[in-house]
Amino acid sequence: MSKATNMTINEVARLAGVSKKSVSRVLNDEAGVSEKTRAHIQQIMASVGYVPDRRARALASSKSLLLGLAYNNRNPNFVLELLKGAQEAANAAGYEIVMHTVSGDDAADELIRFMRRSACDGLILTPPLSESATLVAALTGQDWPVVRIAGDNADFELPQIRYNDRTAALTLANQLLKLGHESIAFIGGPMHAGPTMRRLAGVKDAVSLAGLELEKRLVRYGDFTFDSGKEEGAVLLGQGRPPTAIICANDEMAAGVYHSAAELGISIPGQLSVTGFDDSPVASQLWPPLTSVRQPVADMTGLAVRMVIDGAQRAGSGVEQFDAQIMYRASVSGP
Amino acid sequence: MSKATNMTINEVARLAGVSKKSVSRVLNDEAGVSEKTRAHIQQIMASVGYVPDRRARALASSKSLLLGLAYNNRNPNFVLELLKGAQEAANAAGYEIVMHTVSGDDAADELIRFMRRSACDGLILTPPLSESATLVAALTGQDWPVVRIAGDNADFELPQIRYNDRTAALTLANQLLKLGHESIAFIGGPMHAGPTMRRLAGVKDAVSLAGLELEKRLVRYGDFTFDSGKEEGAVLLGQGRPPTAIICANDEMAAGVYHSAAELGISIPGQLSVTGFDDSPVASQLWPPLTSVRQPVADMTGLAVRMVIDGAQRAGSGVEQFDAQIMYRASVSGP
DNA sequence: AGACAAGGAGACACCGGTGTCTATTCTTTG
DNA sequence: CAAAGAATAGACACCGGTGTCTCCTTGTCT
Repeated sequence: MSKATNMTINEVARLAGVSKKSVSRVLNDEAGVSEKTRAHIQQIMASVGYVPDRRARALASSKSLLLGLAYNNRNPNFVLELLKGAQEAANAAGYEIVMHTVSGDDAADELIRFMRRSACDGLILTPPLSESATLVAALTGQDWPVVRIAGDNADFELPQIRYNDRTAALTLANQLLKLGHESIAFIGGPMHAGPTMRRLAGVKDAVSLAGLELEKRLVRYGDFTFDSGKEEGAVLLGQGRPPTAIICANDEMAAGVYHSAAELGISIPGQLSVTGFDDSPVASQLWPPLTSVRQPVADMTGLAVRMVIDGAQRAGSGVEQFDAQIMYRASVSGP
Repeated sequence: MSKATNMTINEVARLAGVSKKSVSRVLNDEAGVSEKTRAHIQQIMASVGYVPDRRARALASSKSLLLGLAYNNRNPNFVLELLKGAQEAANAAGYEIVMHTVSGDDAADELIRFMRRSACDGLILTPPLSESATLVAALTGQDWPVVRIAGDNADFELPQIRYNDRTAALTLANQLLKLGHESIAFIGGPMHAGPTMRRLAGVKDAVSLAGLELEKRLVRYGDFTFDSGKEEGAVLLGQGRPPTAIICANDEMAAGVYHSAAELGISIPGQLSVTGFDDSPVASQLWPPLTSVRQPVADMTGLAVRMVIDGAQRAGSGVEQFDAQIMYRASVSGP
C-alpha cells in the first residue's frame, strides 16, 4: 500500500534537529549517541517511514549487503532447501541472497567474476561445488569470506559446515544387517565422487563390523539419475544371487530401482529392501514409501550465512558438524 | 585465479590520458567519444582488467542492476526453471537475480518492503502470486517495473507473460476423446484457484465440443499434493461407474492417482488413462511414464527479465503469449 | 578565408550515505 | 571551584561512479 517515500538522511536529520552523522549512528547501532537523542531520532525515522538507501550505504561502507549462493546441484528440492535456509538467515540480518548457478567448466573463474560483478560481501559454496579441491583452492585467499557446505573432512582452509553422510550410511546399513540382510548392494553416483565414496565407505564399515564382506559385484555406479538407477538396479537384480537390499546414494536412483524391480516382478519390501538419500518428496511418493537419509539442509545454510556475515574467514577456523536423520519407511523389511 | 585488482575509473582515465567522464562514456556505450579514443580506452581497460564498481554505479545512476524474482510456488522444479531462465537473461544484460520467497500473509506489504530494502530495479511476479488480484493491484503504480508471469487473461495494467493452460487442457482432453474415452474425470487444485479453473474450463470445452457432458461427480478438487491426488483418485475410482481417464492439474496429484489405482488393482493405461501438468521429473519416473503438459518456463522468465529491464511499464502494454507442449507418454491409451 | 555548426572531451557538482577528526558539553575529581 | 577526562554531537572529506554544462576541435559552406 504505502508508496515509496524517498526520504534522505539529510531530511531526517533536519527534522530531528541533529546532524546526519547522528542519524547514521542510530542506523548502525553505533555508540556515541545519548539514549534520549537516539530515541528521538528513531521516533522521527519511524514516523516518516525512512528507509536508508542501500546503494549509498553500499558505496560508503563498501558493503553491499548481498551474499552469493553458488550451486550446481541437480536436485531441485535440495537447492530450494538451501535457498530457504539462506534467505531466512540473510533477511534477518538485513542481507539479500543472490543465486548463481555454475554452469561452465571453469567454476573458479566463473565464480570470481560473479563475485566481482555482483559485489557480494561473501559466498556460500554448496555441494558438489564445495567438494572440488581445485575450486576451493582457487577461492582461498580471495578478499571475501567463503563458507563451504560439504560432507568431506578435507582439511581446507575455508570454514566448513559438514554433514556426515558416512555415518548415516553406516547406521542405515547396520539397520539392514540387524533385520537379517546378508546380501546388501550399493548403487553410488559417479565413481570417485565424494558423496559416493563416503556413503560407500559407511556401508563398508557396517558390513565389516558385522564380520561380513561387501561383494564387488554388488557395488555399482550410476550418475544420480533415475535412468541410471533403473539400469544398475536391473544389473543387480538380474544376477544369479541377487541382493536382498539395495542402498542407493540418492532417491532418484532408488526410484529407478523400483522400476526395475517392478519389471522383474520383484516385490518391495517383500523380496527386496531399498533405501535412498536426500529424503526428497519422491521418497514419500514412491510405493511403498522409501526409507531415506535426511540432512538438515536449511539449518546448514542458515548457519553458513551467519558465518559469512560474521566474516568467518579466520583460517581453518570452523568445522560445524550437522547430523543426519534417517527417515524409516515401508521400503525396508527383513529378508 | 586472477585476484581482484581494485582499479578505479580515475586510474584508468589517467592511464589512458583522458577524463574519467570519457571512460564512463565508453563503459555505458554512450555517444560522444570518437572511435579512436573509444578503442584506446577499451584497450586500457582490458589490459588492466578494470571492472567498474557496481556500488558506485548504482548510487550515481540510481540503478542497482538487481532484479527481484518473487515466488511462492511449491513445485521446486518449476521454481528452479524460473530461476534458470531469469538468471541467464539477467546475466547477459549485466544484472543479477535476487530471489525472494513470499511466505507471510500480506504478500503486497512483504514485497514492497523487499523491493525497498533490496533496491532492485524491477520485479518479476510468478504464479500463483501473479494471479492474486489484490497483490497485483497493490503493485500497480509503484515506481519500479513489474512483469507478471501468469496464465489468466485478466486485464490488469501490469505487463504479462501469459501461458495458455486452458487451451492445453482442451487439446489434452480432445486427445483422450479421440481415443474413445467417454468418461473423463478431472482432479484440480483448490477450487476457484486460477489454474484449476482454467484447466477445468479447457476440459469442459473439449467435452462439450464432443457433444458430451462433464459429470459433476467426476470433478474433484485436491490441493496439488501427492496425498490429495491419492485421496481424490480413490474417491473417483471407488465409484460405481469409475472414469476411464483422469486429467490431473499437476503431476504430483497424478502420482497420487497412480497409488490409488495400484491399491485397487487398476492397471494404467490398460484400464485407466492418467495425465498431469508441469512435466516435472516425476512424470518421466512414474511407471508407466506420465503424459503431461509442459510450459516453456525458462523462456518465459527470460522474456520477463528483458521486459523488466526495458522498463516495460507502459500500462497494459504487453501480453506475450507462450504456448504449451503436451508430452505424450505411455500413461494414455484407448479405453 | 571567415563564420558557423556539430561533435568530441573535460570540469565539476552530485548521488546518499559512512569514516575521521574536532568541538562542545557534561561529569568527575583534586 | 577549576581542571581534566569522558561522552556526545557536528563538520567535512570521501566512496567511485554518472549527469550537466561548457569549452575546444574540426569540418563545411559561402
